[in-house]
Amino acid sequence: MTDPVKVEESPVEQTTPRVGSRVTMQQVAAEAGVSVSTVSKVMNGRYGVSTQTSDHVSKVIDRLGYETSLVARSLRNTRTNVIGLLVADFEPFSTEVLKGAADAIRGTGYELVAYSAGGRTDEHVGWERRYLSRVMGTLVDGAVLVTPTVTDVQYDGPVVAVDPHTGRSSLPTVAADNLQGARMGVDHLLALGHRRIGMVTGRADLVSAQLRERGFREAHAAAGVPVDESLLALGAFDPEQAREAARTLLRLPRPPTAIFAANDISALATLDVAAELGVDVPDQLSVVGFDNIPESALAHPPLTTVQQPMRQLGHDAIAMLVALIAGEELAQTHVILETTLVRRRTTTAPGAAS
Amino acid sequence: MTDPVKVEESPVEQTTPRVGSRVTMQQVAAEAGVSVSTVSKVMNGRYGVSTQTSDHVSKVIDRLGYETSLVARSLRNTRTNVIGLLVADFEPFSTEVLKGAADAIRGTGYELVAYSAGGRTDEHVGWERRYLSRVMGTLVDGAVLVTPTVTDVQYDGPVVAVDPHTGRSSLPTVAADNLQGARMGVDHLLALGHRRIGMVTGRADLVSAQLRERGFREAHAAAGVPVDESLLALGAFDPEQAREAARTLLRLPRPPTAIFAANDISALATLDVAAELGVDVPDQLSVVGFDNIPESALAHPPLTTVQQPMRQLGHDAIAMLVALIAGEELAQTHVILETTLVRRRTTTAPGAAS
DNA sequence: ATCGTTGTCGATAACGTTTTCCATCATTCC
DNA sequence: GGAATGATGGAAAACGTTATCGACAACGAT
Repeated sequence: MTDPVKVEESPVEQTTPRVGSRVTMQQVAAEAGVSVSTVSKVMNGRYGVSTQTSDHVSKVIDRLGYETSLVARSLRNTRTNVIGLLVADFEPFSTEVLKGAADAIRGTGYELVAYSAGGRTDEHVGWERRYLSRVMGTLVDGAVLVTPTVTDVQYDGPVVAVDPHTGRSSLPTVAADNLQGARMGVDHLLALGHRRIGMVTGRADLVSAQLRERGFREAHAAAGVPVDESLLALGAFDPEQAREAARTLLRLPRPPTAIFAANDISALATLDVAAELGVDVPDQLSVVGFDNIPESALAHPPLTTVQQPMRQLGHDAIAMLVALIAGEELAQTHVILETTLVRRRTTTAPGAAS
Repeated sequence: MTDPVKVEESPVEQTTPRVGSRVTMQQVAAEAGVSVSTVSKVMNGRYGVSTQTSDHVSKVIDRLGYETSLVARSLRNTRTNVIGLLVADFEPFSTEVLKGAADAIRGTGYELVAYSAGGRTDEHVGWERRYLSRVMGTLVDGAVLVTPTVTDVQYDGPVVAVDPHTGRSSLPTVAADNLQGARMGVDHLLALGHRRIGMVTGRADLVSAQLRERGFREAHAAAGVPVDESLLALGAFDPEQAREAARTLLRLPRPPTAIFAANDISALATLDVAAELGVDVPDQLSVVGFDNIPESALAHPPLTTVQQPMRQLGHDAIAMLVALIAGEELAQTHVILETTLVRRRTTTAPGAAS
């Protein structure tokens, strides 16, 4: 029943280089009159095959349009030469990181594939972990996590987390200096002369948001300016809630002369609300954001913001991951990248209108 | 040397649910005291195993943290339950399509992974084809192509192209109605009273760009307004070249009173140039774009543009692909989606300034 | 003439699943 | 009480590749 030379049964007569239905190595071997071993050697340029047969086999490979089955190869070797990048959703931040990663992947010999949680990150906690278990060692050699809520993922494979908003992550991480960045943004406002500065805060459960608020406070402390707690409103990194927060602040009897938003998204929402309430930016209100997403440069007026090197984050994450996969020891397991202040048109000295 | 029961050699004593280094089905079987067949049946809920042993095996599976090897599974079955989406680069358009696809994938039982060409699309033509050969039937069950330059890809597997700018594609496609959309945009300008309308055209080799130009001409013809050929300038969908084109048009002795850009990117560039030259928009110049990328709403002033249902494109592409994989016959192989005009602040009647 | 040596090539065992088929055993019916 | 029946578990082949190792020829050196 099982014919050892069943390849002969259906001789590959067709010379059409069909691209669809897969042509296997056996067929190439049969067609070329050699063994599969030889074909494999030719495919991988291994030593031990004469240039003559090599050429011949190569020709057959081309003619049949043979492509090696990555699945079978991965099953045999444990490596796949693929790196996975997991994003919770394709928002501006993760998209930029993705671009940086896509850029860094070149010349590493790896391919990059992006998986999206599609926003179902709320449904199931520990979702990143299950994802890792599923794909690691089977579909990818390593993974980059760009999910904001990496609660407490532990994994002993090659995994790098980008901007792990929670601090006590045991994973190697690369993040921007949220504390320093926030200080810089608020310092800028203080230097301009603002003394009543409001803040639209981020998601309370994310460490990045906590750090930005801490930077806000530290800047005040360093300048000897007291923080008015009534000037802090929860924006939660959510556009709608950020609008609400901004509205609350601007409708105060004594509204702040400047607002520091934990997020560009929130800053943009604040700009919207200001326009809606007839508050002129920057003359009656200065606004500073955080992230410098592409949209911010196009806002009206263009947003002054603390720039996070998003592409660089992706770039460094890949670099770390590649080293990790190679078994190298990481010089630094927690990389913190500098932030910079991008001054555009939403900030000026208070009372500039008069 | 090859011990048939080598599983016994290293009994799985560790009860730590290690998540890293892969635990195989054999180990589970050995630990549970059953055969691999049984474990497989339990994993897949197949009939033929008592609830008692099933429970027992399930417990062991949980304890060891076993996850099935997708590679091995894919090798055995020919399906992978993964759909690949290939983008040339992560620009706004493809990112939006990606979001739509990610949305549509839910509940289909498939997972979505995105591959990026990383901009090296220029280096090698026929790149999409090689990609397809590599991944189809091995890593993914089907693919969505979101590359603008699908020259003449032929492939007989389940593949759907989104916005295949070249017409004679033999692949099933889903695209927006570029012709109708362009007509709508230009009609809008004509209805406002504009008679000298310029156009920043797109990449000459892309059918989508050609269609938009044709829409431009047809709208003129329908309104009985002659087209002034000197008012067409090549923008090529490139920011820099679009700026140049806009500059050329606006520096004409008799500049146009309105410009239709083949692209939001080009329209945004036009806005920039107008500001640079001190031309007021919309009072001295009306501008209409095409696509309605997220940035357009934030432009200054907010851009009037022809909206392409980008998310819907991704959504429909996935729907078609899933049907295709299921072996169903497609009701329509070339789906054309409606476009709509989004009126914002960059258009008004000519001479409104006076 | 014999013995290594080198250069080619092929047989074969994995990799970790799924699936088909068969063996075993308890049950039930005549 | 024996045989048909059904339920349950296991053995083994297969998926397509790669790596190891042995076979075999041709050849030069002793």
